[in-house]
Amino acid sequence: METQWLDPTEREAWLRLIAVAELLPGVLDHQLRSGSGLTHFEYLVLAMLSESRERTLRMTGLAQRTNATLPRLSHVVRRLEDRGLVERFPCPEDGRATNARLTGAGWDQVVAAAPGHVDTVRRHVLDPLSREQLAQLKEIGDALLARLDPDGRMTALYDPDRA
Amino acid sequence: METQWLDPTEREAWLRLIAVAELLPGVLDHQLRSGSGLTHFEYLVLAMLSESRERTLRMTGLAQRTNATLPRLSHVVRRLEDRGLVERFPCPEDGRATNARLTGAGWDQVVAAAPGHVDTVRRHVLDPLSREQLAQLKEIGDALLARLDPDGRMTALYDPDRA
DNA sequence: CGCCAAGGGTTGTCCTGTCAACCAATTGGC
DNA sequence: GCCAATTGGTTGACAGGACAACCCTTGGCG
Repeated sequence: METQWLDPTEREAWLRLIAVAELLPGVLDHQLRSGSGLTHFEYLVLAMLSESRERTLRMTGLAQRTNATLPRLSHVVRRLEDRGLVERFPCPEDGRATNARLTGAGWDQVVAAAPGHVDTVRRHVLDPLSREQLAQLKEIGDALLARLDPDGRMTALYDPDRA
Repeated sequence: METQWLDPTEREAWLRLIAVAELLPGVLDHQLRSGSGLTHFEYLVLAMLSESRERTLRMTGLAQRTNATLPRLSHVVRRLEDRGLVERFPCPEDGRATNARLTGAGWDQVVAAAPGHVDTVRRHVLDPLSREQLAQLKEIGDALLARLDPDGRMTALYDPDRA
């Protein structure tokens, strides 16, 4: 099969997307680390817990929402537990499962970190876009996620209503 | 200053963007690693060299194009050099600087890896979007990059004409 | 019952990235 | 000319993520 190379329009869109994907995590990470001593990933974990009922989630569910492998999540949660931001306890309904729950200190940490984080998001992502572009970005995101996440593992993150 | 929280439109756009930024690198990395034994970052490095004249670039320039810190690039180039894909030699015009040049084997490797990579990009990113959305994505990317990369360090990657 | 396959997590090892310290060459002021 | 400050790059120690191996529970099914 002959490879179908990229035409100019495709190339322009594509290269910008990689550049954004390459730069964005670094920007978020830096702000959160210097502002709150949290990784962007750690913040995601805490934020997902904070929005769940009982502030509790099974490890597996948490891993899906944050696009983490189970080993990765296990390590991160252990560190968060050492810092007193999260606690783990066996799931009553299923002896195999482990639940992670946000502690009071964890909640406080999220609340403290949120304003600075939102502010960064505004300045770097939301402000430069028009309302129309925001809507376009949503549509584009949905189209891409249908391919990047065919099983809808991260649906709970970006489209809670559908989850 | 009161924090300005996100309205629904902003939130929808934002959450999809993080989800994409979180998923995309993994997808690209997997395909390249299994298909060619290269990291996405390593591929970027080789690709940038392959498009430069003499297939040569100063370490600093290469670091900018790939959004890498100098230490990171230095480590990666050393490994690529060990594998015979790249060679380093002191820059004649500036005794401080080091040039990295793609070897014949490195070129072959890029050529061999490209079709599979392009194919992945098509399937996961380009195909699901309409021509109109590709154009919108370009505009959105430009707006974001103006903030994420104010100094235009990565311009050479996503907009070679302007560099 | 008794097994065995599948599901849910944790642990350990290796590899890669970051940060700080360091060295070498260049530039600029005086 | 010479010394300080800057630029360009490398190295080493440490932290975080991927992968594979492992353990324990649950749920079918004979």
